[in-house]
Amino acid sequence: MFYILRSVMPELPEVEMLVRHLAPLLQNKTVRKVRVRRERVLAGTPARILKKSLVGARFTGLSRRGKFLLFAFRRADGDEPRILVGHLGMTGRMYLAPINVPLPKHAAVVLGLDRENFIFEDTRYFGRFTLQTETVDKLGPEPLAEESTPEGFRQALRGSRQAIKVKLLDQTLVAGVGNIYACEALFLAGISPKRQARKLRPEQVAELWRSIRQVLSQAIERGSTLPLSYSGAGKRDGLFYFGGTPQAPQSYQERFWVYDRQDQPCRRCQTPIKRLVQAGRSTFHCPHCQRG
DNA sequence: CACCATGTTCCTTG
DNA sequence: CCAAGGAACATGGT
Repeated sequence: MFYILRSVMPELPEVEMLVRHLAPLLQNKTVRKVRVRRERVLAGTPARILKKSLVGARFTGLSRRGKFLLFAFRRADGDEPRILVGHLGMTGRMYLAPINVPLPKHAAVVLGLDRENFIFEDTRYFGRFTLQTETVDKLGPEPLAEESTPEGFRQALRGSRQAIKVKLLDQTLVAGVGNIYACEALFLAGISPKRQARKLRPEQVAELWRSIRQVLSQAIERGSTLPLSYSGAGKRDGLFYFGGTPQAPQSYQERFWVYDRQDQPCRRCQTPIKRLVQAGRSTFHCPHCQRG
């Protein structure tokens, strides 16, 4: 079996899907060999330290925090579990492949397991594979955690005159929201992306929080119910690919309310969707539905 | 050649 | 110290 899990849009839902897929495949497997082909993704961890830590270690769990993957491993029974932090950046992928499959051009780190390779490939090398955990410690609340509330979120918005869309991308405010789902959540909440954060009324903050949770959990739900058994169906549809036969996925354009839909009619009111640039990134919104 | 791209981090400026 | 803006990172698609 040849597993490739691919996502072209690694935000929280895509990372969650990846974690669910990889967790059982890695569980209890032992690292025999570590190859580092791009030291940059180690983000400060020297390659020799990574090797010393991982060779002979066994994976004991995989979880997610925001867009980060947390690989738990231990070197011997009774050891404290240690954490390896992964991040897909913009173009990263992680998957298992048989040992005899040639490594991809942009393989950044390869872990040799007993009968397969764990491969982290990343064309742009913006991703991470590191023992450093500082950035994870700084993350804001998990939006989908049951106990999470918008209190800290509201607190952080108060006093900021930055646009709310830009604030949503701040991972210390809420973890895991990226450009796409920030646009989508603002549409659902009926809030203009240009609105200053501190100008949001309390009920708008509450609505935005609900929208964030809805957008993220629906994306996970949709991903979970897709037949994850196709490959090569399209290059930019943002879906997940495993080895197998292409099937008909929901088309890329039908997935979003506003993202990447410039000049197309709003699905609610037919007003053309507008694109603008905030903090150097594209924002898509409906000027009619998002006036709040 | 131009422009665009899902993310994070660093540097400057105020 | 903080907030905010911009560039940088590296590569590929259109």
